[in-house]
Amino acid sequence: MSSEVELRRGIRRRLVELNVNPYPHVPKSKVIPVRSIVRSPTPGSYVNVAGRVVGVRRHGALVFFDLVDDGQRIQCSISRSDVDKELFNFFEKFVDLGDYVYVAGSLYYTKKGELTIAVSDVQLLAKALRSPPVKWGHRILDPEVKYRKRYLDIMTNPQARRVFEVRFKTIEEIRKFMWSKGYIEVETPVLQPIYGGAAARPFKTHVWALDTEWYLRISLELYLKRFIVAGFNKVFEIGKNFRNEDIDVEHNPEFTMMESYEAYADYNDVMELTEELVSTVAKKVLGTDAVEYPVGREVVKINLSPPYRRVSLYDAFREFAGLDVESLPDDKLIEYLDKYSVRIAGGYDRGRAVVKLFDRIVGREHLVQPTFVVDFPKSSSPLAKPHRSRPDLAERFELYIGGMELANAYTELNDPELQASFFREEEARRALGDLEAHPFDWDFIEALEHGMPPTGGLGLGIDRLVMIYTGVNSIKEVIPFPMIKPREFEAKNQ
RNA sequence: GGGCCCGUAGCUCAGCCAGGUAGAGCGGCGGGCUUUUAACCCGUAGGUCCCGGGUUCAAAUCCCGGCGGGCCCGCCA
Repeated sequence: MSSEVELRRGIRRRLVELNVNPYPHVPKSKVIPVRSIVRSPTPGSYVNVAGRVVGVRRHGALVFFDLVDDGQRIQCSISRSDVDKELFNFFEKFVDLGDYVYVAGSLYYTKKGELTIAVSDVQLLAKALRSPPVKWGHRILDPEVKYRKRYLDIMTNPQARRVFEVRFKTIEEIRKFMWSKGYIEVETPVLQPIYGGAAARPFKTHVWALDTEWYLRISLELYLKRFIVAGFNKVFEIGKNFRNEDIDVEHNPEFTMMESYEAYADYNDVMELTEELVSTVAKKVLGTDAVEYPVGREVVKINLSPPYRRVSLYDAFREFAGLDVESLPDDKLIEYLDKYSVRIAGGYDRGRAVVKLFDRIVGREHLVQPTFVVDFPKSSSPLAKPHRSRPDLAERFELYIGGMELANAYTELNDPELQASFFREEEARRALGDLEAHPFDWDFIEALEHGMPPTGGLGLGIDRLVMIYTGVNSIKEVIPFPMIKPREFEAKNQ
């Protein structure tokens, strides 16, 4: 079978025979970024650049081709009358779509007015044995190829590239924002003997050196609180969490969170921090905090400027569903659970029932503009401090934007005795089959026993924030290499 | 866990309903062309029709099973 790969291997072989290295260590002269040329072009000047060949238009003795360098495209032309014949023939015979090349030449504008390099020298920098799957600027339509070989998506599609530029700029700007607020960025273990800080099933692994089962963290929370116990007043961490659960448009088993903890603060302070962060970072990254996001079939304008609406969970039920859940007796609540076929692992619990019904009954269409839903039932929040004026509630909020939950935060529980009793309740639920119940963490209790100051904490989903910023509605679009079932390597074209 | 849809050339897809020589455009390769930019013109090669089994004289097409992907629902406090 004569494939593209075989053909190009033949070209590579011939180059080696001609003593031309198809993979030199560096370009023959120092190159400058194409972006810097495009930013301030000076026609007539001589430039050295490098890039991937993404388009070739041959006109016999004149060839136009496009280079892309670090995401920036520039057109080049090479003319038989302007360069020596051998160089022109070399380009014709040995340079293909996808190759990296060095070119030197002078800048000019074509008849159509496009900035172009009139090439006087060419060097092959890396022979590509496979050409790009689609023309540059076009989308890879097969989602499987797009996610499995994301480098091809980013290589060929500037819009995909932009999503990741926004993603990593967002992370950078979150860091700067938190630093500017006096937070210290810390690191905590990814591998943990006891997982915690959220309700989720963990990934398990075996540590041979200690011959013990360990877990990949499901949140950053419990170790960051240990930093507060240690005497750091303001800490944050940006890192991967791992939850062994299903994959869909809003969930990937491996995802990125920013968590922060601040001593002497409560959830009201954290709300102010959160809305300022979401807005400030948007302005830094996008130049605006007014964004558009697809909700259902419509694209909705979303204003990320503070202040965000605060609405209590019970008021949200009243306002959006006309339902006074608060005064609903348990038997009525159970009827609703049946009606919406909601199951509660580990047995009926009023608080959990309310929270589950919230997702089902209130609906996301009411939570498109940034909204803090505040004051959750105590029993659904085993790491939050009980409400200062409502014993049945916890001081907890979730931030919704575009119908998605972006953040979860508490006035943190710092009473070790109460925390221990919450853990015992969780253990009881686990015994009744709740696989996501919080495990009892004695070491964490002991840390709290040494005294943790009043603290406000935040967990912010970075992937979902980037979704809002970029207007995409699948988490796979903002995770460079989303989890996808592995495939046996096909010895294709080998 | 349940449902729907998809898998044919490197890419995008037609052919399947109603079984009968596997197609188009782009890309590749060869030729032509000095201002194109999804260049154009002429020619040409390229296939495990996702895999396995069944029905049939005959299967890309019909049936069963599997693999991979997407979407929806459930789950994800």
